[in-house]
Amino acid sequence: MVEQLEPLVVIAGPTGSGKSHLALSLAEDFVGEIVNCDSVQVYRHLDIGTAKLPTAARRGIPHHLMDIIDPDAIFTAGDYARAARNTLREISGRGRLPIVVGGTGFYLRALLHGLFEGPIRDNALRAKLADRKTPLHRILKRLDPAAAARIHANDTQKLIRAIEVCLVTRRPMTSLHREGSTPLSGYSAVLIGLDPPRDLLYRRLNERCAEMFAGGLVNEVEAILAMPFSQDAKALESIGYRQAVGVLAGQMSVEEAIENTQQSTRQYAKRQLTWFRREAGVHWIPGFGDAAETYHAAKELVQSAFSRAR
RNA sequence: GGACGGGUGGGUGAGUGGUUAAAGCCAACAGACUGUAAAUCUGUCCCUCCUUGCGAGGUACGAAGGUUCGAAUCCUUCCCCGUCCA
Repeated sequence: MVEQLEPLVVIAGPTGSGKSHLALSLAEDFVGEIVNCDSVQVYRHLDIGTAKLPTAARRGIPHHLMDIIDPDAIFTAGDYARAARNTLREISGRGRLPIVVGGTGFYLRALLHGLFEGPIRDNALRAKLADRKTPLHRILKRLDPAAAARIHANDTQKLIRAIEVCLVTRRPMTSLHREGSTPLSGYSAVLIGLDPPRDLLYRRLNERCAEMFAGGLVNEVEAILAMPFSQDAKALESIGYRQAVGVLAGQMSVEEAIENTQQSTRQYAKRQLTWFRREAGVHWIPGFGDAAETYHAAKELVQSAFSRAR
């Protein structure tokens, strides 16, 4: 007896590829609800710089996991996966089609494939590690040689996590990895990847960044800084936001901020592409999400997946 | 017209006779990624060829000559740029 699988649509792709637009159209066609999978759109008050779809433009389609935490909160891939899985169940429970939309590959992987059973962050331990004189890579080599072989000596962030896992669990992280993770179950997912021509994408990103600043990004940041949140809010280190902070601090002109944001955004889009290209089972569509051909191709994919699942 | 300073690979900028096809940084391109992921990190980066090697050859430091076994580095002339004096 084969278990009945719930349908699930995932739209991935680089920033600015038109994921939100496509998601909206598909949600209307298939009675869907949208689940955000973007690590910055989860933050409240960060609207302009994240290109968050304004409520008025959502055409009445419910959007989940957007605006769920304050700018100074830490939200990890694990947090995301848990929240998203709950949301998915809820949507499916009401007979609607969940459509996961996002550019954060790591979050998507955590949702779909799960993470290993590791400990959560231990900030005190991390602070202690940062003070150690011994090179982190050497420490990890002693605790977990296999992990040390995989993580580059310069990759401090990943070295710290690996050491943290070893110290907290008193086991090498590699052996925990071997025990596997819990993938999302009960769903049959169609993965759609948006891959518009690079030059057109970059052009669109450049325009969008300039529009963000013209549209009040600096004011948005100023307002956030005036709120009772920690001034070193992690969310404000995101692309566009850190530049806006720089403008307010008098460290750069608006022109420089725009240019810098455009460049960072392009590089980010490139990294997203690298991540998603590696993801298995993605149906790539070589255009923007708001193009008619893309929409038709995507609709067809979803339709055929439906008939298979039912 | 005169006096200095300077012209280096896509950008910036080291390099002042020989392991220099030329540091570093940036950009670009490619890649990695198991709880900070819009983060963090890695590789490639003049051209051609192959037996893909700390391989072979060809070009290259404004231009043209020259000195030298050997020059981005020294000399000469020319061109261009900057600052100052007329």
